[in-house]
Amino acid sequence: MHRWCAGGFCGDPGASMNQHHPEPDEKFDDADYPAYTMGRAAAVLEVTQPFLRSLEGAGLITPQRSTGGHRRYSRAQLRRASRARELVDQGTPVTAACRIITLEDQLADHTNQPYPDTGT
DNA sequence: CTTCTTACA
DNA sequence: TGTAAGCA
Repeated sequence: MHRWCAGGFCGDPGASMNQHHPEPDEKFDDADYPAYTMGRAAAVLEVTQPFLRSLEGAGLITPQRSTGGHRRYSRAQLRRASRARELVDQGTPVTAACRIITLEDQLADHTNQPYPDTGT
């Protein structure tokens, strides 16, 4: 199984089904290449389409747009949406979930990053 | 058939 | 937040 298929998801909506991944020598991250459609993302994440839209409305995720303005969710987007789903499912407002996830992302970057020299 | 937008509950 | 109607 190819890395792109990892997870059991091999439903490339836009890609040709017959043309399976030829040689994954692309430097694209596994999470950035695949673009799921609304129905696929909503089904995989078990969320409603309006929910995914609310996430981008909150600025949490910004799915890429393809043909005719059809949303294309990458696995990175699905990942954020999944986390948002967890938070919102626990009663966290979408607006708060947006901030939390954004902060978590920033914290992950600041994890072992040297503290800024405040000059004290 | 699937997605998109807007509106309503 | 979820569902509905109409449209592309």
